[in-house]
Amino acid sequence: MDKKVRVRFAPSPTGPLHIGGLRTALFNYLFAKKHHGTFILRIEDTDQTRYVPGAEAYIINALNWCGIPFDEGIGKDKGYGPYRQSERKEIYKDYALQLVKNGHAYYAFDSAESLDIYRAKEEANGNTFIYNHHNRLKLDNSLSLNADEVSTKIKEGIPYVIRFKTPTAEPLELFDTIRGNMTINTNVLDDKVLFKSDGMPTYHLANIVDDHLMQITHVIRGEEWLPSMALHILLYRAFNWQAPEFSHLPLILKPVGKGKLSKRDGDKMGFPVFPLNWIDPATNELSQGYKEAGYFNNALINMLALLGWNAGTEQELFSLPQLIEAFDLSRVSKSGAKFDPEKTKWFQHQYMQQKSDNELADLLLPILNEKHASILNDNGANNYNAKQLKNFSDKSFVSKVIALTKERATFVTDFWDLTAFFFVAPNLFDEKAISKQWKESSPALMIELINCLNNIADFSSENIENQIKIWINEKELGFGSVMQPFRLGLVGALKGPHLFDIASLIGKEETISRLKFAIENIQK
RNA sequence: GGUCCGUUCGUCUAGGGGUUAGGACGCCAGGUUUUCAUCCUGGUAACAGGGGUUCGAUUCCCCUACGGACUACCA
Repeated sequence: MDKKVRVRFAPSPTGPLHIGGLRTALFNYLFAKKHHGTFILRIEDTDQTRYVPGAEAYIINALNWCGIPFDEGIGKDKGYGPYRQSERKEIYKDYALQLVKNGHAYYAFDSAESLDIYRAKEEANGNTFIYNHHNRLKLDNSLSLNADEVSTKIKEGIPYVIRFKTPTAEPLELFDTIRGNMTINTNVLDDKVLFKSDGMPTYHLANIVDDHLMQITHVIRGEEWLPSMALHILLYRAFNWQAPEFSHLPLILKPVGKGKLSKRDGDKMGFPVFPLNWIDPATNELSQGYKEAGYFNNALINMLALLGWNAGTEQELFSLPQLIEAFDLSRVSKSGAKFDPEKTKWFQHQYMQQKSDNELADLLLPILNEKHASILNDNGANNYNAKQLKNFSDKSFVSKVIALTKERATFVTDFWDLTAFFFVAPNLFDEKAISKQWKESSPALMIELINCLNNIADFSSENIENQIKIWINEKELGFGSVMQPFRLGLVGALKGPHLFDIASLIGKEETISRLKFAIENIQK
């Protein structure tokens, strides 16, 4: 690659960025970084009627949270700005007029209403209405009118658009990095509007002009743009500009059923489709984001990278630098991929395991604080004895708890259910567990256990285990008949990590106190 | 309807003229464990159909079916 790589992500600020758009941004980012190029964010806001306040800020925040910030764009002007098309409005008309002048475009005065009527008429006959070579001379434009009529109409202020004059009957060769060569006959293309009567360019014009002016070398975008590629190539040719290389990414589809992934699928199946929370300014409706649902940004990115791309190896876990290193557009798949929320959770679980106990403790401490406060405010209305709250803000204790339970957690918010008994003694005991494991003999056995525990000086997990086992062997007791009621007494249910680890961590005094409470309070 | 793109286990995918068609998620079973989970091991399961080309096709070509996108003075 001789030219310095410059790619752009060019969303329209019509709402929150969803994971399809995010993946397009990611692939642009990866490609840019791989080739030591520049990743540009350009906002395509030429349609004022669809502008949604907050959407632009959302897009920027989302890219930042994901760890794929743009190098150049709004607030990072590197000499190619402005980066909002609405602020580049003045640029486009000259280019449109240039095309009119050299015969590649023409003025059209047909009103939207009159075109609707033509369209309806043709469709009623089973035909498709196309504004192009076969009928453009019969319509109201500068090709069918003489020069005087045209200038009069313009002087009178009659609204007009500028349309592209598609070449007739030419087999056009198109090349896409992902799909290879395609041929299209220009006769099936229509004379697209390039410049709207409101003084704004359409996507097609603005996109080509800006990509050229911003010296974009590679266009990486969604497959929905594939049908427009012919027009775009034709436009580059009409301007006598060199076209960038095109790559059209496959779409992300619904997990079940047919069609493109939409916000509704997420609502229905209970998974986010947006990276961050979004509150619709019109309805005040909240859509949950991956961040707020508890996903780590690198888990989301890793999952997205492997949706439609793979390294050709069996590796599935990639850090961002590894993704950059391995990324290759030629390994992007051609077909759409159904989104799999379960696989996303699996990635999250993997990244949870990679986090250190200390990092996780920092994330868990605020949640523990909240739990602490809510238990205090809610005394008696829950399973916990508010008088026995311990270690809620002791980071080193919390880290140890996490070390024992991390492997079973997917989200940081899973930890409370997994670990509550480390911080507070059980007040109630699981009914099923009682009926199954709390035998007639259990209270007496637990009293003996307490005596045994009392004699253990070194309360390390290993030593407790050794001592208890010796005692059990001497007395010829069943291991389960001791351990199950023991667990029930400490945890309140038959769950949790290695029991001696729990006992050691909460300490001798607490362990014994919980057993005493269980003996007094468990009734069959 | 028209145009274009696509089609390997339920899902994401590897592979690519001769393979026991590989991996991952999910699911199922076994193992480990004092419990629940995790974990480990194993299992289930795919080349859309029909024609060619070829000694040989899942792989190349054509057709059909199915899926998708586009078909606005939206992007």
